[in-house]
Amino acid sequence: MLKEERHNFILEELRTKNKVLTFELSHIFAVSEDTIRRDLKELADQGQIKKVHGGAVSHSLNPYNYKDRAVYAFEEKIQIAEKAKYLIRNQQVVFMDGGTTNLELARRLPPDLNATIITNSIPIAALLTEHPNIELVVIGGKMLKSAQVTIGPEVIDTLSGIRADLCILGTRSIHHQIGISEIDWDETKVKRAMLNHSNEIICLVIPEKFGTVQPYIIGETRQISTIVTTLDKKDKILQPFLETGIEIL
Amino acid sequence: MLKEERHNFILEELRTKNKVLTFELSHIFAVSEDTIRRDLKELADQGQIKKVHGGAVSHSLNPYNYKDRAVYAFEEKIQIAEKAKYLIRNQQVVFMDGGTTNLELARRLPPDLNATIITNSIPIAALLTEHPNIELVVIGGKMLKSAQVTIGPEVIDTLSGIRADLCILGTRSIHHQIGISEIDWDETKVKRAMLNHSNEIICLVIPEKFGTVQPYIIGETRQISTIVTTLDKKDKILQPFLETGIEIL
DNA sequence: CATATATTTGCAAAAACCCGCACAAACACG
DNA sequence: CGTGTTTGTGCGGGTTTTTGCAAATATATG
Repeated sequence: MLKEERHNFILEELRTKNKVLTFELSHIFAVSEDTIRRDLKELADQGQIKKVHGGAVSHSLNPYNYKDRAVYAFEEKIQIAEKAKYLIRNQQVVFMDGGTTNLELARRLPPDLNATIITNSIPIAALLTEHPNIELVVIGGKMLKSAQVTIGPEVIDTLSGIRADLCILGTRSIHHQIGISEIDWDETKVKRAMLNHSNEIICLVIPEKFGTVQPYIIGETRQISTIVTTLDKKDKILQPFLETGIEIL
Repeated sequence: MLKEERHNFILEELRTKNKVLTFELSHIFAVSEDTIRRDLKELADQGQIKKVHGGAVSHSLNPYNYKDRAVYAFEEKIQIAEKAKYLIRNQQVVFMDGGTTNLELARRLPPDLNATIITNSIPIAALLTEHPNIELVVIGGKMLKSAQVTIGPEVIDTLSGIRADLCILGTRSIHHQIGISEIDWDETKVKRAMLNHSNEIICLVIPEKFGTVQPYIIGETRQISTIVTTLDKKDKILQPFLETGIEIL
């Protein structure tokens, strides 16, 4: 019995039944409960499942997500969000821009997290009104309806008056020499402002975004503190970033 | 039976029914009431529910169910919104504050309407991103999560730099001598600012709000241009307003 | 204010968990 | 092929979590 087989079975079981029990699985596979626990731990570390006392549950059982829209690379974005959610600490002030990855992150922020989130994304703002402890600040301005974020000089102005601890960027394109880039000029200016008024930059990046470039540059690679992705840390795509001193998660 | 399952079930139950009983839950899950109490305590400590003697209720301050909550006096609000939607003309700049009546109005704005809507309500902003022709401006600031609107000095500041043609107020209380009043101090200040930077004031009022008063005064009756309600124009409640020269719709 | 009903608290037992270790199979490489 | 390394697994023992019970306390309600 390969570990991989068990993992697949567990994931399949969770998709259909929404929960698995450690002792049940150990019986099914005829292995010790410790082995199952290690399986569950591994899957949980990858953000694929949620490990609980006695077994594991699927994330979709989580009451937070009702309507899972068809989102491009949805599974990967969930995994990234699951990893990234532990990067925010209590009392921190955090910029979050728009994008579906950031939306997933917002959906998954631990209920006991006591931070201030500053965002120009309307969907994120709407979602976080349901969070019990987050202090929420919306940055006003003209709406870019296609992206559901506010843009324009007022946004830049507002941002320039704030110094945040973290900036979490849903990253459209990243290239280790050229940096982070964007396709919309107004959004670029906003993201630049966020980046420049924040102590740490965290980029959430799905694998296919690495090495791609868009017309407008938001910032250089060396400004980034952490990249969260689904790739293995040893993947050669990531080596240039590691060499620059960026933490990969 | 995983603890997690119980928690999720409880949250789900609260979302739909708004209350749960300790005794009932212990019976459903076949565990002791103590266990249920510990579950409720845990969820309450996370701020997800409100624990009360005998069970728990959904946290009214943190409405998980704002979206799918049965809206109070829904039918009347729809009627009012239907009437009000013709009051906005092309090229006008319009303030809209929060509230379910205004949300219904936003939902019903004619697709060919070419106006600028300025709002501090996140649900309204989210809804109007779907509108093909509306220019949308969101007023940023700290979120009042219970009402899903932004509040605070930044909002007032921003408003003071704008002169709108219309201001559409979802009105909580109106009294022909005392004026329009509100229950939340921060919201009051925002609504005052909207009112004072607008040429025309339109109040959307469901019948039971007439003659009621809240602690904080937003503005005087004579500032109002138009009241939209479901009452007949000849209703004697409306006479004092008609005499002040207010148009009733 | 009395009584039934809930709740809190401390406790103990069972279940689940974590950690380190040992061992075997698979693998890498000279 | 031999040998050192990695990986997966099970086991023992100490720790933590969960749960039910009982006694003491608190709360609702007529």
